[in-house]
Amino acid sequence: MSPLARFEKLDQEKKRDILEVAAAEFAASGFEGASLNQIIGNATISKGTFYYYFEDKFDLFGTVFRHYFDPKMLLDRELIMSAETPDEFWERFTTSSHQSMMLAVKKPLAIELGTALSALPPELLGQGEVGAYIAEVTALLIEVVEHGQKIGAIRTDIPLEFLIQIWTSVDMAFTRWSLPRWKELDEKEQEELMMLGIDTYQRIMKP
Amino acid sequence: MSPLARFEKLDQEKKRDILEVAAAEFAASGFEGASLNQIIGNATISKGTFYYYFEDKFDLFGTVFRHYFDPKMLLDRELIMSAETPDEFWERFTTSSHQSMMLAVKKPLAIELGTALSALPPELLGQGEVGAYIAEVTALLIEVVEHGQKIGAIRTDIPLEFLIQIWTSVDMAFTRWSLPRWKELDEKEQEELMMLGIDTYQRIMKP
DNA sequence: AAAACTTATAGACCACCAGTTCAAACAACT
DNA sequence: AGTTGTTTGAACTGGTGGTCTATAAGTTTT
Repeated sequence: MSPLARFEKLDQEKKRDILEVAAAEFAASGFEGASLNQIIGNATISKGTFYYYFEDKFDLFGTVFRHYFDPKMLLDRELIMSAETPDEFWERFTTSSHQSMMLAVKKPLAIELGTALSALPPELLGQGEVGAYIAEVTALLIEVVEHGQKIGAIRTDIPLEFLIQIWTSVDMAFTRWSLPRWKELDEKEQEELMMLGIDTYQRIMKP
Repeated sequence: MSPLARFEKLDQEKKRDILEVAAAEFAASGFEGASLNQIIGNATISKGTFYYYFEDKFDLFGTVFRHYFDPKMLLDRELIMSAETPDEFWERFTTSSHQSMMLAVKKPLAIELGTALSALPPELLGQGEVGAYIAEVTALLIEVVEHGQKIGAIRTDIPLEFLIQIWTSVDMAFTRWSLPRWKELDEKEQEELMMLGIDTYQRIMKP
């Protein structure tokens, strides 16, 4: 039986415990910086047990990531793809951004995990679940941006991948700025901050 | 005599050798990931010799960074501060960006070192030469942006530090995109790409 | 010229920590 | 009693950054 299958049918509680501990460690120290010994120590399982349930450290990272990171934290594909005019596009983009922020506020660890992901050593980037996830998200972003271009909501005078790179880096900057402050803000201020973010995206991406 | 002083009066050639090897290693693997053993191996000096010339690994990083990274790769302070109208501001900003790109093309390692710097463990961020450098650059950016705001070249409806964070992340995205492609482009294409970058900065920062 | 002292270099060694393997023990169920 | 699934922790391999002692080379003092 594969480690993964074994892990799946483990006690709900123990599973959650391991995932939480590992997520915290990866979020705090990144993939390479995270200490396996620390993780199994905090989760109170032994070395042997760990390797009974996971292939290796990277496998654990993949499992944790998949568990915590919902692609909806980036974009609501269905919603945006249904837009047919630029106004619709940006209106739905706004709604999607709101959703994303709500999810991010609920799972702040996920953002840190995303940062850990983007700092992964290049030789691992294509491998395992993580590699599949990256491919999936890249395809998603390209699809959405291309659709935006087709209906005239997004500029076409700039290479697609370049635009996506700028956007993701701004997205990350925005999220990392907003998240720690979010709870301190009242609803009106939250709305203003959100609109500031959306406005920035539009400034960058509109034709 | 301090390690630094000793290093200063070492053979020009040996000095350059050590700095080059160390820069390559830090650029490739970041500060934590870089292996001191690898560095002294490639520079063909012994452990003892290394610790005769440097306090520790972080000291080496600081020395390398200072040697490779010119703040002018970010901005030409004097030039931009002399602007008195928005048009002047953005015209000089454009000139400054050109300069930066020329420097970056000449010293591609410096960009990677910048990335290594921004991934430094937080407890080191304030220390040593590196800490001083970060403080210096932060002050520089604030000064320039505030000046831009005063003369109406830069928007004021968004928190200063937030704006700077967005800008630096876009700057990094732009540089990382352009640098590998730069040499393949003819002069006209280079100019176009450059203007694309400037345009993006303006979209984000203009009122 | 010899002795004393300084500067520079080498590399063995240290304590520590990493991720991983494995044989043995334990628990549950047939 | 035997079989299967689960857990343990010691041991292993291979690194890390950093210390320390011995020695070689160079310089100054006697």
